[in-house]
Amino acid sequence: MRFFLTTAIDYVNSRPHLGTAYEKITADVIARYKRLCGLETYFMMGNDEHSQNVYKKAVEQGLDPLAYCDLMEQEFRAVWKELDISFDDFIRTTEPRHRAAVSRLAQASFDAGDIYEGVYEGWYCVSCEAFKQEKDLVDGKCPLHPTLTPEWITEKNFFFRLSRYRDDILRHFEEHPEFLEPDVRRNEMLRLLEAGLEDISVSRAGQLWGIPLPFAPDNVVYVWFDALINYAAAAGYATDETKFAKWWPADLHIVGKDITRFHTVFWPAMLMSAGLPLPRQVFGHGWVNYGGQRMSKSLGTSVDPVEVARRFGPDPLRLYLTKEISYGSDGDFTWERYEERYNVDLANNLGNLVSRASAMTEKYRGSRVQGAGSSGRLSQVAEQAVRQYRTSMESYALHEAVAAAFGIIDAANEYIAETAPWALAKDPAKADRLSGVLFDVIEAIRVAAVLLAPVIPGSSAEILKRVGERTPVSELRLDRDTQWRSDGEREIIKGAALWPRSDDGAPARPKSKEIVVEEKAQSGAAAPPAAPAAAPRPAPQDDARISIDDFMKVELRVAKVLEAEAVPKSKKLVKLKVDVGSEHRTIVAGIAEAYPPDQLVGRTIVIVANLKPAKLMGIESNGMVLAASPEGGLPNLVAVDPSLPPGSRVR
RNA sequence: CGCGGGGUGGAGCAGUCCGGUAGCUCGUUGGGCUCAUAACCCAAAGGUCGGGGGUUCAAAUCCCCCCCCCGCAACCA
Repeated sequence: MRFFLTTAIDYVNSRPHLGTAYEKITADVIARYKRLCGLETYFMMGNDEHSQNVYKKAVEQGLDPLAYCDLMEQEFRAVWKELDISFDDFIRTTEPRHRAAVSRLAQASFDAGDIYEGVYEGWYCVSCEAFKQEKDLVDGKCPLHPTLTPEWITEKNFFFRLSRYRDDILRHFEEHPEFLEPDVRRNEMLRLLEAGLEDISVSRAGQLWGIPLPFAPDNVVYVWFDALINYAAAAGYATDETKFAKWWPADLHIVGKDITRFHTVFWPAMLMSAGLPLPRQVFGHGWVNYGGQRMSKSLGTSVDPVEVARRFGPDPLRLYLTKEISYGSDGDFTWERYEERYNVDLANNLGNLVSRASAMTEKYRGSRVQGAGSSGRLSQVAEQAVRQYRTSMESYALHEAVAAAFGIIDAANEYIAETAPWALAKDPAKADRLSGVLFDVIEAIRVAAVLLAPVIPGSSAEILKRVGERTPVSELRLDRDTQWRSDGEREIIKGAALWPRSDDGAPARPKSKEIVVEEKAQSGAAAPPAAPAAAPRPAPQDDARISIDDFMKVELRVAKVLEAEAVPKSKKLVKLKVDVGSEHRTIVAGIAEAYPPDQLVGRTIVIVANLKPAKLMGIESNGMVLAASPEGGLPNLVAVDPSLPPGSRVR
């Protein structure tokens, strides 16, 4: 029996964050579980390198793209190592085996008549060297280059006949309800499929960074088409037919919920076109938020997994992510909660249980304990937990599986209180009973550690060593080693606390990462200076102060609203035509919820006049309207005396 | 009617597909124990499962309507 599972390959634009790590960790838990079940397991991941962004990033840093990718590979591998990810293979899309596979699959699809030459028509901005969507144009001009007139050009381009596979894919979903998990994802995709599919472009002309189409080498395979093929490439497609025959199709693709459509619609269509079997299952996991907010570098809500792993080691993080988040749904990470779970699950429960069990065995039995032949209720608890663990794991309810394992730990703690070994130790007549109790507790720990091995591999190994289990973790087998044992002798090793409690005063968590989400400085802070005679306000914090020169860079001016109209399909935006004295200009402002357009006309407002233009909902905005925005409230326009002539400088 | 997710004791969540005593963790209160990492164990208080209607012997769970939050989508420049 074999099991082939993959994670998504990662863009190498930036280092992995906690969300990326989440995917790898949960996939690793599954991979280790499958190995524990005795399956020959092939767990692969990798990097996605043929993206224009990667190319740009490399050029920015003055690096050859490939050299840049080499560096990123080292970065990624270092992170995965730190998190104890046990991948068997790591593929890069620039590798020959991947290029060969892409070439082969593209050719096969072409031969099947599924890739055809079409024309891609659109407005082309020469300066941007890119097509612009109609909706992105401002008055028919490229917003970035308003002086140039975009050209309507038609470029030859290759398309994949995705539309042709809609019915087949729909049928596949129906015949294989397990194809996409969890159900929410499945329903979403079904709706998408019902809406119909359009052919999609799979090539880019005139680019160098990518894999040439075998039948039209001037074109490069578009990244998403390129990237998906990595799974087949790693399995040996086009380079190692024996390997491919053994491992394809993949048993499980683990991907983020945002890219399920690529994996359950596009990818199957590509495989069908090339005459290859489809992966058996795709699991679309959720996001890990940080303090309830989407992780984002710019918002300062990004978390470095290595930083987290270094706090208590990789295992507590692995446990947190699998136990505290129901697999498939979104979850949340905060340092507070992380620390709490560490203390409760690991320090107080599991760790402390190991300590008390080994301490008692040492004290009362010289660290050696004999099985008494029969078992108390713990054996039933364990047996039940193992069953639950299995079914949960098989359906990838990782959180449930881990909870089942912890059920044994709880029961063992209860059992100790119930049987009070310290009392038994005082009565020589109860020596056998004491041995039995100790042996059972140790056995409970052993079984729990086996179940937890996929989640906290390093810690499980240590625990097993302490309770006298000789089998190395890599050779453990779920069916054999979770059987309750009631006989034999066990030698216990007493060691230091596995997870010392982290008390409030203890090692501070990394400082820069408070959840504060740096109070949105820009808009609000700019408002106060509007009142000319206002007394200078004391700056609250030294480090936030700017010089007068800095402030003078901001050109605030009085403007009069000439026209105002709601931006279609927009909740918050209004398009304003304002008079700034020297000229009339268009500004888009996010104040529609507070001010209906007709109430804006004629108002005298204050704007930032020297802001770089930006495009919002396809409209170019040349400036920013000042408004005070209370936390969670509607914006309130900064007002000046209406008699002031438009264009007056505000300072 | 843009798409999607969510609303369950004070907090954070599971349970919803396959209706049947509402569960877990933290917190609170009281008690127990002393083997242990001031950890562990027991008990108690605390819930109209967002609201309304329907189906049913029975609804957190199935159906319909509504309200509120949060993502995403070209939306605070």
